[in-house]
Formats: sequence, C-alpha cells, structure tokens
Amino acid sequence: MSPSPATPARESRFELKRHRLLRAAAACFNRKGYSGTSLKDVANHLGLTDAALYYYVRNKEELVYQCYLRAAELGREALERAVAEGANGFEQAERYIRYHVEMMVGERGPLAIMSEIPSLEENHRKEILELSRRHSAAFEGILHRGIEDGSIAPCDVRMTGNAIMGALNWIPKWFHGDEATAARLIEEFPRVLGAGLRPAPAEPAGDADRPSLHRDRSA
Amino acid sequence: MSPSPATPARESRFELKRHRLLRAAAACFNRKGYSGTSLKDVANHLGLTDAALYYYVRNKEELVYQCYLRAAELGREALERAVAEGANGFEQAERYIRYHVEMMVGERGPLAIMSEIPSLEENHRKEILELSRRHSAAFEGILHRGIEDGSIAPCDVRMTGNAIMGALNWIPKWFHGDEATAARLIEEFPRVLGAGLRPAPAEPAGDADRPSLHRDRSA
DNA sequence: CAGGAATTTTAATCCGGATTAAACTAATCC
DNA sequence: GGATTAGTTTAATCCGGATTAAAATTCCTG
Repeated sequence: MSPSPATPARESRFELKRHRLLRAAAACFNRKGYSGTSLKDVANHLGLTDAALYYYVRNKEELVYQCYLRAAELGREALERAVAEGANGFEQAERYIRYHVEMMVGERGPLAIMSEIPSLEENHRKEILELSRRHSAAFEGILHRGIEDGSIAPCDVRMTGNAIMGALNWIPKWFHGDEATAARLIEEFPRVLGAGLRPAPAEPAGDADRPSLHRDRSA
Repeated sequence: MSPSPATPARESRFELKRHRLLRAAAACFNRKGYSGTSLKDVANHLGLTDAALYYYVRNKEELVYQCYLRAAELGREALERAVAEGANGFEQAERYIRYHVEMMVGERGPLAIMSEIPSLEENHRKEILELSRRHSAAFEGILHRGIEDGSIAPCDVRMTGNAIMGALNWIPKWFHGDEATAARLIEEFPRVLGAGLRPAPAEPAGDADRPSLHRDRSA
C-alpha cells in the first residue's frame, strides 16, 4: 500500500499524485458540493477513471477525510507562522488572516470546506473535530493575547473568533481561482477583519452611541 | 396538491406543517450535512415516516430548494428592514447584520446553509443563484451608500461584503440553538463586523503603518 | 530486453436511500 | 353517520454512484 521506499524523488511519485488528487477533490467538493461530485468527476479532472482513485484512497469517505486533514494542516501552518512572526496579539491575528487567505488562493490551495464532517466515519470525525477545536482555541488564544497587550479591544473572543473564521471558511464558496480577485482578497480581508479588532483610539469625549464598554466575556 | 382554500386558519394547516418541515430539514442539513441526512432523518424529527414528506415536496431536491428559498426570503427581509430603519449606510449595514443574526438564532430559524446549490435542478439553481446575487448586490449597495455618506471607510465593497456575509453564512455551522450563545452572537457580531467598516477617526498625524489610502475599488 | 512492481482500466456487482403505489387512518363536511 | 378529502403508512421497487476483481498497461530496474 505504501510507496516503495527505493523511489529517489524527495516526495515520491505516489505522494505527488496523491496530493494532486486531494487538490482536485477539494476543488470539486467546493465547486459542486459533496453530493454533487462523484468520484468520476474527480477522476476525470485528473485524466483518470473513477476506479483508479481507489489506488490512493480506500473510499470516498477517506478522500473527504484526507481533504479535511490537509485543510487542517495548512490552517495550522498559517497560524503557527503568524504566531512566530507577529509582535503582538493584533499583528498575529492579522497575519493569520493574511496567511490563511494566501494559502487558500495560492498554488497549495484550494482547501476543502468542511461541510461534511458529520458523515465522516467515527474516528475520522473525532480527529477532524479535535483538530478544528484546537485550531479555534489557538486563534482565540491570539485574541486573548491581543486584549492583554492592548493591541486588540476587549471582546468576546469566542464570538469574534467565530466571526473571523467564518469569513475565512466561506471563501471557497465564492472564490474560484481568478488572479485579480485573489489579490483583492489578500488586500482586503486582513484589513476589514483586522479593523474590527482594533481598540477604539483614545477619545477626547464620550461617544453617545456606545451604550457600555465591552469587557472580555469569553469563557 | 395545494391545500383547500376553505381552511379557516390564517395560515392553513398545510402551510404550517410545511414550514415545520422546512425548519426541521434546515436543522438536519446544517447539523449532519446534506449527504448525511436522509429523508428518514428529517421525517423522524417530525414524528413522521419518510414517505410522508412526499405529501409536502416532490422530492429531496425540492426540499433543499425550498429550504434555500426560505433562507433567501428571510435574508431579504432582514436587509429590507435594515435599509428602512437605518439612517445612514453604516447603520443599515450594522442593522442588517443584527437582524440577520436574530433571524438565524430566533424561532423562525434555522436558515439552511446553502452548501448544495450546485446539485439543484437547473431552474431552481438559477433562481437561487439569482436571489443570492441580488442579495449580495443589495448589501454592497448599502456599503456604497455608507462610503458616500462618510459613515463607512472607503473599501472594496465586493470583498468587504463577502467577508461579512461569510461570517454570517457560517453561523449555522457552529451554532446549534443554545440561548446563551444566541445572546452573545447578537451582541458581538454586529459590533465586530461593524467595527471593521468604520472610517478611521480624524487623526492628528499620519499613520506610518498604512502605505496608502484605500479607495473604493469595487467594480 | 526480461521480469516484477506500480498504476490504470474494464466490466461487473452492490447497496442504501430515494421514490412510488396502494392501502389505511384521521379529519371535515353535509 | 356516511361520504369525501387530507394526511400517513406499509411495502415494495428503483437507480446511480460507490465499490470490487481481474485484466491490461506502464514504469522501473537489473
């Protein structure tokens, strides 16, 4: 089942094709929905026959699982890079947004939207859910950090995190690979979503519009 | 096929049950994904048998279509109310966000995530896509208005709209009806997403961090 | 070039959930 | 109460895409 270790290439021929398969599958799932894409669709995109896919994955469920695993991995990568490079909470959050967007619209994309987690096989589902949870928690951690260091306004980090991650996760629904849009995305998403995090600048007088100060209410 | 017009109730027994069906279906689709929910699942939620659903919809495709139609309708309702009540672009946008969230977490919810538009039958797909397009366009219109009246910072309205709508559309993925979370959602989403729209307050000195002013680049 | 492993195809089979038809029960009307 | 319509169930059938097995082809490797 695993490729011969004698193969010279750094990433074996097998792994290369397997990745191509995952990217093609992700593109199909995002474009046509899960139920709307047959293995034949995915295979045809690669110039193959449906049956050939079974050389790379046990079945359709595993294909989806692998797509999600890959998405989780790339998401984690973006987040870790952001944490490593950002000087404070806000910068880390903004960078995460940018890196994640860049990942999705770049050559390593697309990342599959996780629309079908519930129909994964028990163990796969648990694993993906756990990864998602950790990812969310890590992002919320960034927000916390930002609140503490003053670079982010006090807020409900859980909800704020959900809002930002939602905006990101939805991208594959409407973005389908055109270069010009990719550029606008990379420019605008970090800006708009980041702006929502910034603490209000010290104001000379009270703002009658804001009924109360929003404290950090997260669990 | 249509209910007898002689029925006394304002909304006939049939329409009532049909709406219950759509809400149950939306809940199932959101929770378990499209492929993961069988008609039996939906029917059981209503104390019915799968075959009974065919009294209300022609088939599963139409069930999905009706769910999406309903989601589109409620979305439009939120938007129209926001436009009617908001005094300027920003207020309209903020209200739209609030009303939409309230709709999703309220008794009239949940709204089905539109994950399977591509597998709708030709005409249904076209109709839903058209409604979505109009909805997006209308929201972008609000953003334009806000930019013009100065209540919203110049931005790429298409991308900004996508970011906000994405955050909203993703809600059903993680929100599953608990009251406390609903309250946090209603409080926090309009705030965070709205904050991203606000123009920077007039600053005494230039901000070295921003390489250029962002003009309205939308098509 | 021979031989074996890697990869793909052809040609079935399989199967679960969608769908249908007919019968059955519940409500409503006169 | 009997008739008619509304709503539901039972018990099939149906069907398309997933899956499998075996054969064919391609790719290395010595």
